[in-house]
Amino acid sequence: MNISNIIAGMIQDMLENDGYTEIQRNELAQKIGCVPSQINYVISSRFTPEHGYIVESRRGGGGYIKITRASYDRNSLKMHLINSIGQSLNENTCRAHLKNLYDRDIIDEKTVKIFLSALTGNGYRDIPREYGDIIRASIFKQMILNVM
Amino acid sequence: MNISNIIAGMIQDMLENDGYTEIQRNELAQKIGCVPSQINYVISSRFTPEHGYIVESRRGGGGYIKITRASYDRNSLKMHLINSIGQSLNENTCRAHLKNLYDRDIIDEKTVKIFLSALTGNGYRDIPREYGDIIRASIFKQMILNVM
DNA sequence: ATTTTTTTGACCTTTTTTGACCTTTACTAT
DNA sequence: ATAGTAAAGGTCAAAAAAGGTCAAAAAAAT
Repeated sequence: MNISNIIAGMIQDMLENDGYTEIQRNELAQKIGCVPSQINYVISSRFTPEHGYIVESRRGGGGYIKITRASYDRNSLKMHLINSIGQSLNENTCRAHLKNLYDRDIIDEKTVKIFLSALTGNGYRDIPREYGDIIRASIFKQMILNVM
Repeated sequence: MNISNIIAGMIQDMLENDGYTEIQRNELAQKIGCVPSQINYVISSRFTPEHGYIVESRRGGGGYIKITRASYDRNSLKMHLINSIGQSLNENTCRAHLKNLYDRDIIDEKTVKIFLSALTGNGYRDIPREYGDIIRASIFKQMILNVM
């Protein structure tokens, strides 16, 4: 088994959970014991758009390589998300959902802000928690359909 | 996560309320644990006019750095509207406000839809009216700032 | 034997971090 | 008023931290 395949396998594993992962090129290369540029080779030979992946990166301190399994139709994604939310949604879970959508480049920063405007904030603290969570779930689902 | 992003995040948070904030460079740097000039770096790489911000500063004792999210006169309009809304907002009044904004070409149809997603709907009927009205007022005000 | 794929390494570009030195403003003591 | 000092913030360039490119060498496949 060549090293490239092993690397590819590792990346696949990282993508397992939600089709998204962020790696540190040098760190990964070190862990595997290969030169950093081999990571690039693996990515450009096996994680191309033609293979169904989106890759973004940044240099400099705190740099990264982000790999996303291109999510096909937005619609099924929406439905999936809506179905995963019940009658009630607390603030943390809500934020986690948004972070995930943002990390996966499904929604942009401005949209996150719009969502947060409606789903968090002081108003929620002025009424009993359980009522806030019910409203939040309802609004979130509605907004996924109309805003996302 | 690199420090610059953390600093940028903190500044964003400070701008949250009314698109304006004043910071003490050295104090902030100290709190974060970075050299003061890194604050300048963050500002000049992420809070430029192109990004929609205005930055002013003053040296010497009692100096400061003032960051403002640029916005025209739309701003006073927003403030006016926000001030006209109290702690509680019922669905009809809310709809009236939106119709007004739409009629005056201040927001477009898509934006109305976004607002309505968050401000009306079944969720509100599942909890006591007065709580719903409190949440609605809070969300509406927040969204005027962030969405409109 | 040839062609394709993988491996390696030298060198490049971008972004962030740090620090030394500079300028402006306020305050204080003459 | 004036000079001196302390308190801010500003600049700029070097160093560090990532990731990118490209071509040569090696290995594998045909």
